[in-house]
Amino acid sequence: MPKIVDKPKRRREIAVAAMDLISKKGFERTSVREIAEVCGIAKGSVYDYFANKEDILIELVNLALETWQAAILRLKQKSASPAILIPELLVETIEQMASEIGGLFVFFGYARQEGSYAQHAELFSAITALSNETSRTFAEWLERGRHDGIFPNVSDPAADAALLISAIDGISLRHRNGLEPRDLAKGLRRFLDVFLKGLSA
Amino acid sequence: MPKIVDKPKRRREIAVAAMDLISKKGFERTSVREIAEVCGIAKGSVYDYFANKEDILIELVNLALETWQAAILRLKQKSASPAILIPELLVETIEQMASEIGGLFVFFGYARQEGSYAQHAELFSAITALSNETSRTFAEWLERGRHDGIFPNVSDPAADAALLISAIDGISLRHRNGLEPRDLAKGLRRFLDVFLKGLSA
Amino acid sequence: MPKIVDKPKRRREIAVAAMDLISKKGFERTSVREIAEVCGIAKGSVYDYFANKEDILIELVNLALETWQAAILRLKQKSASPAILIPELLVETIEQMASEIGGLFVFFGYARQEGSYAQHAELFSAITALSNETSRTFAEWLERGRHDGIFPNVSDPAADAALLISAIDGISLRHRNGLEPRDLAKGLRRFLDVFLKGLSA
Amino acid sequence: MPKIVDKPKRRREIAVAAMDLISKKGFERTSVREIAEVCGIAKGSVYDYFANKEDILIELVNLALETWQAAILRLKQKSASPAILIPELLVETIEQMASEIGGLFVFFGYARQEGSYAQHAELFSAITALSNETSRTFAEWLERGRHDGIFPNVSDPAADAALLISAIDGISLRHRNGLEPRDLAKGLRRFLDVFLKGLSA
DNA sequence: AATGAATGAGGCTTCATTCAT
DNA sequence: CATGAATGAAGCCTCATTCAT
Repeated sequence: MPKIVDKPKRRREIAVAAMDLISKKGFERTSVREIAEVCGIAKGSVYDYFANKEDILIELVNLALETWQAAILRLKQKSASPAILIPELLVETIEQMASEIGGLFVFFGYARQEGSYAQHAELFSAITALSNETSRTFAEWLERGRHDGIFPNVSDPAADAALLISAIDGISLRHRNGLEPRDLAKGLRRFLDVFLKGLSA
Repeated sequence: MPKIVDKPKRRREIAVAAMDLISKKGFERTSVREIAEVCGIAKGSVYDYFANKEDILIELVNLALETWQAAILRLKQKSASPAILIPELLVETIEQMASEIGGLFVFFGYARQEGSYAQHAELFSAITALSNETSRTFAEWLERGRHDGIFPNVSDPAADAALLISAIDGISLRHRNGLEPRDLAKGLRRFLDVFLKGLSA
Repeated sequence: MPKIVDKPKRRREIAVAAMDLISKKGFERTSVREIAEVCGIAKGSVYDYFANKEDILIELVNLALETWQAAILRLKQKSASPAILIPELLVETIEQMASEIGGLFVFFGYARQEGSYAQHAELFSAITALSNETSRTFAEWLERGRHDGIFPNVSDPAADAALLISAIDGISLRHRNGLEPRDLAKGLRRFLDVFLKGLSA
Repeated sequence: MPKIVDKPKRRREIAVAAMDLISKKGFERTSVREIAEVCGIAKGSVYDYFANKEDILIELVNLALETWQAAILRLKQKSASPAILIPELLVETIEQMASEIGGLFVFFGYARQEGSYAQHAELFSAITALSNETSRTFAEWLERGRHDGIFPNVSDPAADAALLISAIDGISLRHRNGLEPRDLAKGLRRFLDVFLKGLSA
């Protein structure tokens, strides 16, 4: 009997090892040879776990998708006030994700580039669906906050939710790129604090 | 008599034509042939204006740099109150830039990737310098606003400025990617409104 | 202006150069590097003329197709008696083809292998169509010969035509493989002589 | 107690199982994995019976060689008149072989391709020897037929024998390729009928 | 003996870059 | 100056073969 290998586990290991390279250098600039090298395996062995190079990216997007999906679910189940929910839980979630799956937004960003995932319509819609789900969740929180009198200034919950997400995206991305904020959790907490209360009040 | 060609001008024209492709498909996925094609010139002619493919990217970063530098300068010269300055002028500036140079942040993003610009330390520092200059400008405005009693909630002007920039980045990027906000100016204005006043007040 | 090259001509030149290798060693055993080598060009240059390796084979099949089509046409236009027509013209035609396009049957043979031309249904049907056309032409001659009392022994013209073609195929193939008959024309003539005499007695 | 395996027998079983794939798809297009699959064994186990992939081909050529050798021997022992011998016995023999060892001529064909059997000179000569033996046998029959006054039209027995073999080859090959004749025995019988009548008249 | 994970040579293909015209 | 044919390095991928289990 040959060496016993947990294929799905190994697959994920390779993907995670590739994640670092890809999020640092970009997908195209990262060669399969390099990925194999950091994994300590032979070039050809990568193809025992992935049909092709792009398949590695798919795995990463799926990983990001799952993680984020789980996070959203967890957040939705909490029944706390949005004023608490958003800063406390959200920050924690995002911070954890940042360390876990690294370039989440990098990989999602790929999905939006022309020529990517030509044959992965279902993945593309999965990303879009989750993106929408996220927006909707945020919008609900804002809506609830307005109803409870906590966020009287909310005008269009959906639009404000989109802005909130975009801003968080931008802050996380910049953090990932080695710029400020150095401490992501602190930065996000401060940002949400301001966004919810305002600089002027 | 040879046709007289304004080298720097033509150089810029090619770069601008390439910008759209690159910001949509990514640098690696865009071939020199394609760039030449949209410019209506021959593949080989690109090399009359650029030493190599990466040089096109350099030109684009420089263009972004210049444009942004000019915008910052223009904004700094205004002596209006930050409460006005930030929303009014900033939004206008960003919107104009978005239409002019498209993927500004995309190109800056490249500069941060490992393996890029190995030989372009000076460009890298230019970007860093401008980034810092931008942060400082924003920080000054926030500082001034705090001093004037307009932004009493500002605690660490530099940190808050970084958050502001990152958020604007994220919103612009998402707009560029075809997601919300559909109307960038409106979105930015609303965002700044909230950021400065808060959702709760 | 760059070197002026007659693309279609060069394409055919490469294909013809490849023909020799392919008919001797087989398609798979012949590498693009080798083909380029015998053409005295760089490996990559092959792809200026062919979309991919299989495309070379397509060109060869097309060449064979055209040559054979023209030959059939030429033969059909003659109104001589089949007893003359078949040996005289056919032998001449086949011999000429053998020297011109070498491994005609080798390439047609490929078309019948599973996994070949997956995306070339139209080529496959072209070959089938021409094959049928050839059979029909032979059958007509045999039919006419029977009607004229020259070939009284013909029973099923279509079936006999198929046998005739298959036999010629086999003789040509064997000649091409360096076995007997050494002199193809002489061999074919002798074969037809015997076969037709059998049909006439 | 280890499972006792009849190595030579198993070897042949694998080769026979591979034969179908190889004669349909070609040797190069058939992977060792596929061969193992149709045999219901593991890829690595193939190498317990064959030194390498080409060795499988060798086995098949040997099998074809043996079968044909035996057939020739059997035919030679019959003392019937060639006019009977050739159609009756030959057809039966060939038909049986066609069902037994499938692509006989395909495998012999490989042996003639450059680059094959570089290290198998003895195999090559075995094929050549058998080929010659076959020709000689046919030639003898024709010769005897001429001597007996049955085939007065035979001029050069060796040459005519070569044509006969080539033609049979072509007809069998075409049948194997799924083209006419659908009924090989019937086709061959008809062919020989015509060809011999031509030789006799 | 049997297995299938691992290896790596080698094939096909792309494309940035050069250069003869 | 402009062109595009030609080049060749380098990338992705396949698959015959090996070998630890």
